[in-house]
Amino acid sequence: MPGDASATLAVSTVIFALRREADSELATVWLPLVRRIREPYEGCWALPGGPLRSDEDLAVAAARTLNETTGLTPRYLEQLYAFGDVGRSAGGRVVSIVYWALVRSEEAEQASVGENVRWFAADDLPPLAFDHNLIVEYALWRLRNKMEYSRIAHAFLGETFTLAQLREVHEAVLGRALDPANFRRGIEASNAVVATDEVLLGTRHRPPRLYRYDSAIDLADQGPLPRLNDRPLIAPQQHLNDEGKNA
Amino acid sequence: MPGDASATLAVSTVIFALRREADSELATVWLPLVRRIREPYEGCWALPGGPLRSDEDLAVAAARTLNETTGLTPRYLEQLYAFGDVGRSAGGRVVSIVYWALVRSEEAEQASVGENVRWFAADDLPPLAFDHNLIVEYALWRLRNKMEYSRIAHAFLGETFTLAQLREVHEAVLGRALDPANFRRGIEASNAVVATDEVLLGTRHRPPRLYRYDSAIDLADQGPLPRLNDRPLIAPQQHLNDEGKNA
DNA sequence: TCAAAAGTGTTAGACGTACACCCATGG
DNA sequence: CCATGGGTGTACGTCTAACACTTTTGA
Repeated sequence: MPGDASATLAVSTVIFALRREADSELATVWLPLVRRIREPYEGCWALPGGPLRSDEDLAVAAARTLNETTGLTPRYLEQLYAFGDVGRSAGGRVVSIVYWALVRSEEAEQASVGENVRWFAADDLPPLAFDHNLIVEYALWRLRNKMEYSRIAHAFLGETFTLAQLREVHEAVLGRALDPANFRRGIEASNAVVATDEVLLGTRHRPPRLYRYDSAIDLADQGPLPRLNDRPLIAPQQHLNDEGKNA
Repeated sequence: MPGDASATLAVSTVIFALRREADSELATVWLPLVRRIREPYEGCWALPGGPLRSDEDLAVAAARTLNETTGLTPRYLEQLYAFGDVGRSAGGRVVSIVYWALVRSEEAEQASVGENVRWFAADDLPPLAFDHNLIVEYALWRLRNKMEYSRIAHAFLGETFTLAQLREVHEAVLGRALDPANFRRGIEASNAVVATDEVLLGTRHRPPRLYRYDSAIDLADQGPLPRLNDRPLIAPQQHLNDEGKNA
């Protein structure tokens, strides 16, 4: 066995945020893409990513390209899949290890958008480079699946939030309305969230109570895999979320 | 960006089979390991695998090393995870794309076991090379999780089987006894299985009916990912399972 | 006082679990 | 006939979806 891996190794990331359309009621899922500036697929939109550096972990590479693209720090980051079929690249074998990430909606609003970076509605994408349409589709499938049995919806929200806001996140991702009463009971029963003694003022109705994450509970069960969110993924720059409590 | 991936790319596979202990009632999960014949970790047991060849897909590489190790064809094969942290290899960066596979129990009984290949009980492993203990642990977690909401148990069985045999598979993987009556109803309601008009004779009680897979139903929902089992993973040798029907 | 959303209560059906019971075969 | 697992019936507790209803604010 001559033991040389004749394939390029790259890391890409599907970055999700929620965006409320100007007119519409429901928020929808959006993601940033970058325009390719070289062959193959020059001019096409593609997932942000790049070659793996020899001194960084896979998840760190994903967080780095995410940051380079959007200027943001991921609130949630999980490996999606390794795509490596022979024919997928057209011009040299490339194995892409793809992550998917969630960023806060408000931060995403003011995220940098250059000439070659643009946000798209996830369910209305143009034809992308390589097999990236399939990859986004798969990432969306995982996001929707995981929403049902984990707490990743919190990753889209700020420090405190109302149950209606949390419900809107679920509704946007799942694409259907949920019963407010039953949703409240479900969340309360899960203990994923703790009530603060504050309420949100300024509405034109009864002020809703504000809630906070229970930081002792992880956003998603990854099984025996070491949890990513326990350590910072990129070098401390501005203000990271660095609450390292455990139960 | 100097764009060269300075990491070796390898594919490994966690291969599961069920084995009934001579005395015990319950079957348990077993897997084959190979002894390393070179540094690092020379002499240690490790997952079967090897470098990725430039002309084969990732899943094909997994099926190939599985076949080279056990002489078997996987009944189920799924990508598990890509492990690529900087410090995991000790002597050169290695990114391992790991698959997990299920093989039929009877075939595994008579599988080739050379000097450097041995089967181990999955819950009683020695310290393995690299981070392979963690990998096996994660694969087991996935197997148990997936057993609850998919039909992968069928992969352990032959062409026809009784519901008691199918229940034994579930019990072995989940590690607890299941109510025969409720299990029957659950399986029947899922339509995963169709009754044949044959029964299994030779027992010392009422002969149980034999069942067959519904080949229109995939073993597990992989979402939008192309299904592996639709095409043969290794070149046709002896007698592959080649029923390519669809609903 | 009214509209609107927050928040609570109640009910009917689905579903999971436990277990009693009959059925059919080998010995 | 009897032991044994195959196979059926049934009842009970829990969970879920639907929706009526009360509460509390801004306007």
